[in-house]
Amino acid sequence: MAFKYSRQREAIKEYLLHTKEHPTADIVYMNIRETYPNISLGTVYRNLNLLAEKEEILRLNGMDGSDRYDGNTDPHYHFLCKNCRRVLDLDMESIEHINDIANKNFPGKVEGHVTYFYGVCNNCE
Amino acid sequence: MAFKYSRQREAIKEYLLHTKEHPTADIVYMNIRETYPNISLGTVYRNLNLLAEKEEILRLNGMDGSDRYDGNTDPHYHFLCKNCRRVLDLDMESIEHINDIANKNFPGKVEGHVTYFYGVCNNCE
DNA sequence: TTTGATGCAAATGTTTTGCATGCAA
DNA sequence: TTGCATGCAAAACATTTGCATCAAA
Repeated sequence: MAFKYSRQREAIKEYLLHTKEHPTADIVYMNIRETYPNISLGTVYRNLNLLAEKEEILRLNGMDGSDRYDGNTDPHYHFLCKNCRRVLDLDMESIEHINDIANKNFPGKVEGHVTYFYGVCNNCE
Repeated sequence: MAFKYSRQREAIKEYLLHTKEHPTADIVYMNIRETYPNISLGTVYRNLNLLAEKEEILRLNGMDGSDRYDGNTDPHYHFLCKNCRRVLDLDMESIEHINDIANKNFPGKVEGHVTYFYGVCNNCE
């Protein structure tokens, strides 16, 4: 299945590349609607799924009620402020070694992990 | 708000203490219904929320579509098999030090982390 | 032309909630 | 008795999907 260009998908990717807000699908929708007032939420979801599948964006799930999206696909970790619920990027050294720790006594094969940190951001403390 | 005893809540807690399956609310519902055929899904959800709030059980979220629950409240990590979608307990040494790593260059305060591992369980490989 | 993409609305899956009734304290 | 807990059904959310139409290639 080859992809066809679409202005809507391009706008979504562009928006995600230029924000640090880790927006939800709904927030992406509201923002893109300012440029394309007729875009539908379904289209936003379909494109977010396509882009995440192609690994052109990241999907962050389990942090809050809705999934969030990140245009920065470099491996990095996230922080959730338990007060303002904002998601921030963390600048930290790799913790890939925790996979090895998890593997030690495990009969199957650990391939990776999903991690986010939480606490209070500097705006809220 | 003091809690009143209820057979339903007791049965839910009992069930979670004696299974290693990390069931979803719906699976808890189906199991409890064998003893209390009239219990409603709403009651299951309300009690899972109460028990999780009182920290008598753990809620695991973001691993899959629905939240899962664990009667074992000792701190431990979980593994999600990407093939059979089962959740297993991991017997591994502490990785609490990753909070310190995350804190190093961070302007706010990192208080904890949420982590699960994934890969292929021994039944599936 | 052909086929993927869109907009719209309806459907889905999960979880919460309003309300009258039931039951523990 | 008082008021939390329950069962039931409806509502609330987040996300997906069917379908007719639109637009890239």
